[in-house]
Amino acid sequence: MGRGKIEIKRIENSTNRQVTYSKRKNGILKKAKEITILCDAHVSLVIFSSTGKMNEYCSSPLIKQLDRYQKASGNKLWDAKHEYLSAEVDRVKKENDNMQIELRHLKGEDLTPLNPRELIPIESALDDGIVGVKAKIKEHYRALKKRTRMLEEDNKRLLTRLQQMEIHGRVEMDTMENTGYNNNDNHHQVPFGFQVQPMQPNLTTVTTTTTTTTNNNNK
Amino acid sequence: MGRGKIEIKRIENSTNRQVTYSKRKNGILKKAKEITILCDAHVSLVIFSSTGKMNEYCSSPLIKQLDRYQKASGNKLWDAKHEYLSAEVDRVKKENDNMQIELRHLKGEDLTPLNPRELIPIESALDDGIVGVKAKIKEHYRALKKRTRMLEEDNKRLLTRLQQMEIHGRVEMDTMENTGYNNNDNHHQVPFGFQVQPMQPNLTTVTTTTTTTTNNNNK
DNA sequence: ACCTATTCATAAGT
DNA sequence: TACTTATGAATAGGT
Repeated sequence: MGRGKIEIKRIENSTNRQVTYSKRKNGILKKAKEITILCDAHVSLVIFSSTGKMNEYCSSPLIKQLDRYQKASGNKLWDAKHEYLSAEVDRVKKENDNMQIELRHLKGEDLTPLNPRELIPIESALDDGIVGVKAKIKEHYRALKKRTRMLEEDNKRLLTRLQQMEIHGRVEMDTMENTGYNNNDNHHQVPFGFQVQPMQPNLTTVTTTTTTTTNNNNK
Repeated sequence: MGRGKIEIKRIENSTNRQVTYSKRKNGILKKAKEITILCDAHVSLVIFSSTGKMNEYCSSPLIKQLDRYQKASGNKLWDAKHEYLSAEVDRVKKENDNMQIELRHLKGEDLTPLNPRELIPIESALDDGIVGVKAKIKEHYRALKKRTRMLEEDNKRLLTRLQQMEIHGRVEMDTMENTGYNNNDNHHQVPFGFQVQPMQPNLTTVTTTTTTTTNNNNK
């Protein structure tokens, strides 16, 4: 129904799927409401979109309906729920344990029971890992270095401008009252001096990092 | 839709109501199935006729759906016992996720969002890990090498003893009937030859493994 | 159950 | 997202 027949299979276009979902969801909800009125049936309907958004229609409280469901179907939702959760806990815990072990191995712990056949893939994983991490660190370092260079140039430019301004300022100051700027060393008492200072700690940090990295590389 | 419009209100004629129920119920079930396929949604639908007959459609196990329902709606359908289990599942799943992330990082994946402050400890962990793993591999290698040396010496000793025995054997055989041993090359037709032979494949295996290890070491 | 006239839902386009 | 409309689907009422 619509400007053409569609095949009942997953709609690949995600926008389209979303629109269709919205329309059909409304359609179903409407029908559900209608049947409860027309035929005085009881309906409980819960729909989740693929994005996890929920819509529901319950002609009467859901728990009541589930109670009826249990009686009608013979399914014991209560126990089943319990079992499902227990199984879920076990499953996830087991996953947890496996990851725990893998993590330990990657960190060089608990290696004694492993034979060489098992150690090799761990070594490879570590090698890959360290390649990735070192590359990323270098990337960061280069970015910082570049930024530092740019800032240094900026600072140099600012300083020159300030010096020029100071010269003009002196000239003006000569005709004005003394404003407190009474020195010859114009480098260290520049108003914008704080723009130069903060770079130093950053630079030292970077240098330290680099040293560590290179040491490890040659290990 | 039909031979005339109907008002949405309870159908008084019971036969009619029954028929309409049956038709519309099928319609809704069909639509529910379609929307799950078309839009990959999740639907749970339970319908009771006025006579108490139940029909249901669940795109996935009802329990699972109800679980999602609870989380999405905030309604508490079950008692504390189950809440505890739910919490447990969530807790362990969260732990799982964290480990998953850590593992990925150690394997050099998903590093982009990390800043250097976060990368450094990962690098250290990897360095520690690789130290441990390489040490363990070397240990295995040394053990194997030692064992190989010992076996080689054993073999040498065995061979010498066998040669001596062959000489004695010849002497005895000279006085006996010909038993089929009629050659000069006493190395390759020794009765206990199988004790010497099996060592070869083991030794080659060892060598191969070792080569791989050393290659990795120098990466 | 089946058959249609009819209404309804909705796919595609705007 | 909402509106429009041509078209296919659902179904009311009859057999």
